[in-house]
This record gives sequence, C-alpha cells and structure tokens, in this order.
Amino acid sequence: MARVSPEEAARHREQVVTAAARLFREKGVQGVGVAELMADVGLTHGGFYRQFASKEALAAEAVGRAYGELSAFLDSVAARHPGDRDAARTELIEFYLSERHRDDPGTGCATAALSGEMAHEAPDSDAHQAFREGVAGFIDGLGEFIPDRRERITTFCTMLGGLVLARALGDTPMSDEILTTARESALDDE
Amino acid sequence: MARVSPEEAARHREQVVTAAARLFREKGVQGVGVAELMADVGLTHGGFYRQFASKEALAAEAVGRAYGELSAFLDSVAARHPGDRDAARTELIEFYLSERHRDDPGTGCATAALSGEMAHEAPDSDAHQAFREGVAGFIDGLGEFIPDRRERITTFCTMLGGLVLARALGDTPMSDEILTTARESALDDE
DNA sequence: TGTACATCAGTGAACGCGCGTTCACTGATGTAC
DNA sequence: TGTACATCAGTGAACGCGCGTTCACTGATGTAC
Repeated sequence: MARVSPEEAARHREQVVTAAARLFREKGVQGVGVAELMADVGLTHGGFYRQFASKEALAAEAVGRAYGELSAFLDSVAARHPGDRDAARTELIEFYLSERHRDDPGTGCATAALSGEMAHEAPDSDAHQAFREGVAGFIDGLGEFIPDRRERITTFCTMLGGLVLARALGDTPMSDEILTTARESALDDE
Repeated sequence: MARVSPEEAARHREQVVTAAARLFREKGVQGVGVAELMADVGLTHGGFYRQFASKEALAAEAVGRAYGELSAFLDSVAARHPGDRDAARTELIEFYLSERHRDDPGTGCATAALSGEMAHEAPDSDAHQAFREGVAGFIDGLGEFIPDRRERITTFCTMLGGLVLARALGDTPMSDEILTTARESALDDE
C-alpha cells in the first residue's frame, strides 16, 4: 500500500483521532503508543507524522474529540426526556455512576479518564488547553440537567469522585459500594 | 563512599521510602525515576536494588507509607478538637479543598494523587493492593469526622472529585471555583 | 587490643527495551500536455 | 483519451533517548582469632 486518495487519507486521519479519543481514555495518553494507535486503524506507525505534528498534537485533538462525543451524548440523554428535566437528570446520574461506565472508560467521561494525567501535564500544552476547554464545555452542558451552577458543580464533583475512585479500586466490593452510595446520594439531591 | 553501617543503610532505606511517598504523589509513580529518587536522598541509582526488589516493590511500600502519614494527619486534626466533631470536620474539609492542598500533592491525599494511575495498574500488583488497603483505611479513618458510612463516602467523593478536578485544571479561575463550590457544599452538609 | 579476612552498601558504567521520531523508499494518485 | 511526470500517503528500518535493571568494583564495616 502506498499513496492513497486525499479522501482516504482524510478518513484515515479521522479514524486515528477517533481511536485515540477512545484509547487515551482507556489506557491514558502515556499508556498508548503511536504504533498501537496506527495499528488500531490498520496502518503502520511510520505514516503517523504525515498527519500529525507529534503525539502531543494528536492528544490535543483527541481530547477535543472526546469532549465532542460527550456533548452529543448529553444532548441525546436530554432529548430522550423532553420537558422532563428530572427524568433526564436521573438517567444521566444512573449511567454516570454505573458499573458499565466504570468498566468502559473508552467511551465515557473524559474528565474522569484524564484528570490524573492532566495534573502532571504542562498547563500551556495544547492537550491541557483542550482539556480545560472540554471541562468548561461539559460543565456548561450539564446545565440541561442541573440549571443552578453551584449545584451542578457539586453534583459533578460527587459523580467524578465516585467514578474515579470506583475505577481505581477495580472490580471489588468496595468499588461497587462507592458507586452505589455516590449514585444514590446524587439522585437524592433532586 | 562505600559500605555503611546497618543503621545508616536502614536510615537510607527509610529516606527513600519517605521520598517516594512524597514524589510519587507529586509527579506520579511513572513520573519519577529510580535515579531521581535516590538522588533526592543523596545517593546514586546503582544501590537501589540492594534495598528494593524493584521500583514496583518500592511503590507498594511508598503507598503504604503515604496512607500511614494520612492516618496520622487525620488523628492530629481530630485531636485538635476534642469532643467537637463538627469543628474537626470543618477543619478537615477546609483543608482538603484548600488551594494549599491542591498545590501541594506531595504531602496530601494519596487517593487524589494516585487514583488516575491506579486505574491502569494491574489489580494483583503489590502497589494496587497497598492502595486498596490505604483507601479502605482512609475511609474508616474519616469515621472520626463523619460517623455515618454512607454520608462519609458521599462527602469523600465530593471532596475527592473537587480536588482531582481542581488539580487537573491547574491554577485557573475555574479551578478555584470548583474548590470553593465543593468546599462550601461539603461544609453545608453538616 | 590488634590483625587478617569476609561482607556488603553504595558507585558508576553498561545493558536492554520501549517508544517517539526520522528517513529513504515505494507505488498509486493527481496533473500537465 | 492517452502518456509522462510529479506528488505524497503509507511502509519499515533505524535512530536517539530515557529509564529500569544488572554488574564488576570499591572500601568501610563487622567478625574471627
């Protein structure tokens, strides 16, 4: 395989960003190599640098992509309960603090998946900036479910802390307990 | 410098564990090299393996050490307010969600500092086991401040989420907002 | 108490491996005529 | 429409660097007599 059409090249690029948005959330940015990313979409690592300036540049794009997916996800949940904000909020919280979400970080909350690494990332890096913008957008997006900003931030902290801790504890009874307790607490605050 | 007395060797070992307990929280386990750890206590990297089987083995010990320090810290806060649980709880929450704690992870909550990495750590590793035991002990230790276990877990999730997010956002207005909002919310729940 | 020898904490060079990045090359695609 | 040439996405080997780990060596410490 050698040169491909611009359309196919663009498609490959998209696939790499999409794969990175998932894999970086699953294994961390440091936990995924360029070769693994490219192999995930059926390419070899050498061509990476014809599409991206660096792994870091891809990370910035992938973080943006992940938050874009999440924004769409929030909208889809809200759309499922037109005119019934409380029901939408319930569904969101129940999903966020579910075992399914805990066990599948690749398609889930980017803030929960990436906060740990971002604390050690240079604040002026593109990836960190994309992360900050993503968090800001996500918190805004939660306004569909919890209009009051202070209440929204508090509930998000509880959900985030519960998910992060449950993931760190793996598949253990304590992890389940954290998840359940945080979920019921967040639901009770309605 | 060559062979030293058993007492001095033991002291060096202790110093390395103590330094690791701080540096791993500051920069992450992956973010600190064996050479940096040894240099921190004034030694060179070669002697590391006469004291520890591997970096991973040290990580397990350092995690235990960090949680030991935290247990003592919790006790010291409680002891400052004998017979006044609410005052103790207020001090704890105000510290936990302070800018000082956010900006100094090396001496702070190990759960907040290490959860991100632990999510990608093998569950059967010694470090992960030490982490799980540490979390369990820490949550128990919070019983001095919040006797009800469900309330304790919920409050801890809010504090943890707030701190993790504030750290990931760096020194920004949004980070301060998260810290302040989560703090006031956790304090209000008394 | 002193002397000879064994031990071993710490040193610093070196090894091995993973991984981000580079580069010469390939051959299909796009362009000029 | 066909032909010659230029372009460039993707390939795979190789480079460079960091880092965990190993190892021969040093020389102070501990022990045996």
